[in-house]
Amino acid sequence: MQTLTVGQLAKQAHVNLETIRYYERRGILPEPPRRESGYRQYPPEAVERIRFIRRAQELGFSLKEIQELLSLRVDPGTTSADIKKRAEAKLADIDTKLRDLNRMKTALTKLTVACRGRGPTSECPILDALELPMD
Amino acid sequence: MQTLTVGQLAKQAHVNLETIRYYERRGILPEPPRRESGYRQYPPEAVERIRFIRRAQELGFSLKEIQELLSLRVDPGTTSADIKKRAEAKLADIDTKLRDLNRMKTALTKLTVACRGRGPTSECPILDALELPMD
DNA sequence: ATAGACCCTGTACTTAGGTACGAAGTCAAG
DNA sequence: CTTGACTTCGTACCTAAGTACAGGGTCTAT
Repeated sequence: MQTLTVGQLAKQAHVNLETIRYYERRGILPEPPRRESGYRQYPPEAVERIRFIRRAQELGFSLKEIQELLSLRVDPGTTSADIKKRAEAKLADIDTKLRDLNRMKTALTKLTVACRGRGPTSECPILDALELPMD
Repeated sequence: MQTLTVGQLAKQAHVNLETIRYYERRGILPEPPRRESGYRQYPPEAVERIRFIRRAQELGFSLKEIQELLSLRVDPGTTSADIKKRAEAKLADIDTKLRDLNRMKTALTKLTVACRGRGPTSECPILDALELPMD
């Protein structure tokens, strides 16, 4: 099958059909060609495009950031140096996120190790660390 | 010091005053005693309570999860093992995110290295890769 | 005793990222 | 040629986590 309908694309990309229309409204997904009837006709690569968007999102990038990255290409004044700069900025973002997550991990790990997992909650170091009762 | 008004609490905990009321509505912050006038009177520990909430948020817990965590403590049947299980589940979430981020970092790093940063965008390997899966 | 800062409640608005719905048009199988 | 699944658009609705009033009451320093 050469082209996909919006429903087929939704299934293959594992997203809601409405999400695709939403992405199109947001300008994140380019408007595909249409049939005479107005039905959208997606090339198979659209599946990968959507998967890319979802992955980037899962890694903490907002749709707006993704949009910016994608829209750079459309601008005829953009050089590959611009793109590279953008990618390097994203890389710095990723490093920040990695540091934050590692900090969280360390903190939580310490707490779960300290917690023997026995006895009443009154002796749980996790709650002790997180909570100071106020009543 | 003794007790704090909501405004003082907000300042000391570095949150918006409305956020405090919001937490109270959500049941995350217990309702404090009131003066005759209806003014909230917070004990100084309330500052720590709010910091706890923010810390837990930073550790990746949503307000809903924090709420659940707090209500676990109230339930006399809860053991510290239950709490530990929750923390460990969160830890697994964090690990997943770390793996994904590292995968993304590797991919993006490769691309920025491959990109000479010169010439038109049509020759930029970073943009080429946007159309493709990034694993 | 009054100005100005603070607090009360309730409601509405915000941003992000979707989801759902209704009325109408289209496609393909039987 | 009908039926049922699919698509169109526009608009409305949703959750999370706040934030911003408005219209009133209270507190405190002068």
